[in-house]
Amino acid sequence: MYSISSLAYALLGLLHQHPSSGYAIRKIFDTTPLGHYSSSPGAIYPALRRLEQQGLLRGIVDRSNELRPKQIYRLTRKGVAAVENWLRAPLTASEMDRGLDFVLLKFSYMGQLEDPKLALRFLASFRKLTLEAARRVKNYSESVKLVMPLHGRLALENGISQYRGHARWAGKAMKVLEASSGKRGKS
Amino acid sequence: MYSISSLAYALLGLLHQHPSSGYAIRKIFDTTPLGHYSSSPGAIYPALRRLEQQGLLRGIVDRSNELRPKQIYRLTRKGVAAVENWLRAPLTASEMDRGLDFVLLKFSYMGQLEDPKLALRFLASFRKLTLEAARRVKNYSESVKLVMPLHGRLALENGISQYRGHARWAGKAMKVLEASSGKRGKS
DNA sequence: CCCCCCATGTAACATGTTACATGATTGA
DNA sequence: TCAATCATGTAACATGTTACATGGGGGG
Repeated sequence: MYSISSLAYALLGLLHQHPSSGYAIRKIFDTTPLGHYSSSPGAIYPALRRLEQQGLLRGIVDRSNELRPKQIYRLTRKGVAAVENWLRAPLTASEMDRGLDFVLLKFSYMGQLEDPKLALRFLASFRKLTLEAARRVKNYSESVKLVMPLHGRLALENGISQYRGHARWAGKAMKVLEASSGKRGKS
Repeated sequence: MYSISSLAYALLGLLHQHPSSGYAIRKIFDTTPLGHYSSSPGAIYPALRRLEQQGLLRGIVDRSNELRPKQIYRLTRKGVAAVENWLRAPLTASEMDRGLDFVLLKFSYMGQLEDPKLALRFLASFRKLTLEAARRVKNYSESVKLVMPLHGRLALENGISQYRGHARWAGKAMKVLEASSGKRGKS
């Protein structure tokens, strides 16, 4: 079974915010840190049509500019459900394996669901999983300390400190979210 | 033009250390942090044969166990040159774009060349490039501060602190390498 | 005897890259 | 009028994933 690709999730999340044309999405990928994903037409347009075939979104032709029609893609009910299930599902180890970028993408989109608890739960898991990962790398590093060349050990150190940085960030982000939802809750 | 894939560089770097069979390489990918690269036979064996076709390595049949022959791959002169040119070439922005994992892979393999200056130059560039990247994200973040939702801003913060973490690591690693080459130089 | 490890492979498939193509519109 | 931008697409290609296949050897 082939699961939904990272690019597909990026597209679904954007369309969850608001319907857009393929071109508009390309611009976003071109001009923001999301640009990490390919903005090439050869990636975007086929991916959109695949998602349409899966029934997650539907393109309608916008003729407001009669002379320049464009496809505006919008999530179907099924698509909305898919995105929201994804965002609500607890963070898993296999999502971590897809790479931290993917996990942070999920976190970014999670703000679209007005549910502060959700993000806090996510961040708590994220913190736990990154600390575990740091520990695993550290254990590995110590187990091979004697045979591993210096450069390899330094690279492992890098990995450990990156994971710890993620964990620290999660802690801070939780505080920020608590403060902001506190404000929102009181108002 | 298609450039050499990350997996291919991972293979070349391993074979630069010492000749191995495809199976041995799979084991390494399976049991070390390099396992980030696919250890599936469907990835490894075709990649090795592609590199062989490009003349970067050559497989010879090892019959030391008559009943269990295996292909031992070894870099050709051309392959050694390719690896060493890669490792000696200054770190570029486009290598950074391939992802930090790739860059760290390069650093790890760089220890195979007995040239402490090389790694120091690499780390200096790496530090510079990561700090620049952090600054770019920060500038972007500030430029959109008013329109970007909270989660997006937090995700950007994560990116900034990750880049800074890389830069800090580079600084520390330079000191470690200076100390160790100092020791080695004196002895 | 059965299962796991050694060791290599292939086929179908999904995805993404590069490069090219089309045609209208807007602004200098 | 010329270039850039809007807007969408396709074709060839490279790479990787998943799953399956093959066979011998060693240990319980």
